[in-house]
Amino acid sequence: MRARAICSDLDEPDLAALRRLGRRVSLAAGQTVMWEGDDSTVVANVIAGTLKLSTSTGGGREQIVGVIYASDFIGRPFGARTPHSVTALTDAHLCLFPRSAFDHFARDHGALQHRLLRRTLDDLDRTRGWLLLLGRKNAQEKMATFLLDVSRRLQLDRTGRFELPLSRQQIADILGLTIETVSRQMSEMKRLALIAVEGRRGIRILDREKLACLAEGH
Amino acid sequence: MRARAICSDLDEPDLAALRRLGRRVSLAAGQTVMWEGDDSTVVANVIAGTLKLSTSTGGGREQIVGVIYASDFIGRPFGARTPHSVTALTDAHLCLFPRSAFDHFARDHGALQHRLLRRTLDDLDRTRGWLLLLGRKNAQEKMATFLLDVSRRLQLDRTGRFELPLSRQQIADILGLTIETVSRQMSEMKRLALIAVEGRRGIRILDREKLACLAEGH
DNA sequence: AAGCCCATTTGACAGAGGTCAATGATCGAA
DNA sequence: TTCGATCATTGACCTCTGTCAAATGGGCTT
Repeated sequence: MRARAICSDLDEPDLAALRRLGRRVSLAAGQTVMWEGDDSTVVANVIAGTLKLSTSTGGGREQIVGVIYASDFIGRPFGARTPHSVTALTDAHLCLFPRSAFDHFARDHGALQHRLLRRTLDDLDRTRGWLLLLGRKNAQEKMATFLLDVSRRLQLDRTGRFELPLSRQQIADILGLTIETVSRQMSEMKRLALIAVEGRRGIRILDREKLACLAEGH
Repeated sequence: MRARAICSDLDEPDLAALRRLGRRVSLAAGQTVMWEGDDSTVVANVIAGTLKLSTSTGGGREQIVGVIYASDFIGRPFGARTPHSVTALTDAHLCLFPRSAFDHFARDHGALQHRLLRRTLDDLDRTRGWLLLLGRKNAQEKMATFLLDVSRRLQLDRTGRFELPLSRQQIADILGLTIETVSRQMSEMKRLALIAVEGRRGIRILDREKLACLAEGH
């Protein structure tokens, strides 16, 4: 699991030094760690749990701009402001670093900085892919894309079922839709036997092929 | 102008070494430098001109995922695939590097890598901000946000006028709208005396205050 | 097992923005 | 200067998704 983390290339002494900078923090689902616009004072590694990154318009409309899984990195190194809020979707554990200490450490450790760069480049690619979804896909395409994306990121249990880490409203906030539209799309896909819905959060993908077609708009 | 470029922190010998890796390339408006999905074989610094980054759905709908100005960086270092197409919007000059040579150079030069990291973090923040625009803003808010954004990025002439580097269709492809909606929104803003439109590309912002209000949805 | 709360689903309707088509402006080439 | 081609604007209409309201049901407490 540490293999994905940014500290995975550090040797043992450096790793120990980094650990001394950080402290473990537990979060309950719903707790917000950082607020959009605040000073950027801390960064963190996610040990366990799922979190969301979000921004809002003046009028209170929210858009989720990223979903963070275990071994991901959060916060804004080398910057004065936190560009978006970070909120736990499930209970979570973080390894929290003061930003300035982390920044210094990173400057002195090329391997860490390199990891961070690669991760940031990947995030940027993924986020730009999301622009296509928000700007040019319709509700059905969005929903299909989302379900495939989540099923790829989460480990399924042996029966192919997985738990959405998000409520319908949060899915809507990711896809730029309303909760009603999300619900209608899920019902429609259930009706078409593309997915099975088990309880509020359980999903089983029945026809990955067709779902992928819908995601591309065919 | 070099102050914004990623090589701005290199000392003279390193800079000379980097320059030896690259070659100058001229582009005509409309030329595409890299295609979405292709192998990532080159990266480049933009010396002059404006370019777009874009992706498309299977069905041919296009979304512009970034606009690149002079002194920006293009291409995908440390990655096998080009995640989006890069096309010149105006005539442009690049300093083109083979990706593998650039990657090696960057690994050996912490200062360059640091610059690249900072730039990528900024890009990521900007792109995530754009998600809010695409997911949660209406056509009027999108258009107002866009005009303010461009006027901030481009130097205005003494009369406060600036040239859009983009056609109406391209603006639509940035904002996730159709060309007709973009046109209607511009006409409406002209009617409200928020902007003056001079020729196809000329814009003068008459009431920045109110435009900023519209951008926020008030 | 019953009951409650709240997330979710479903329905009816409205409006923003897309689509299609026609008209009008701008710019480069002849 | 004129022409033609392309880009942009405008209008009419329609569809998708948002809005508002009501019904349903999952999952928790008692």
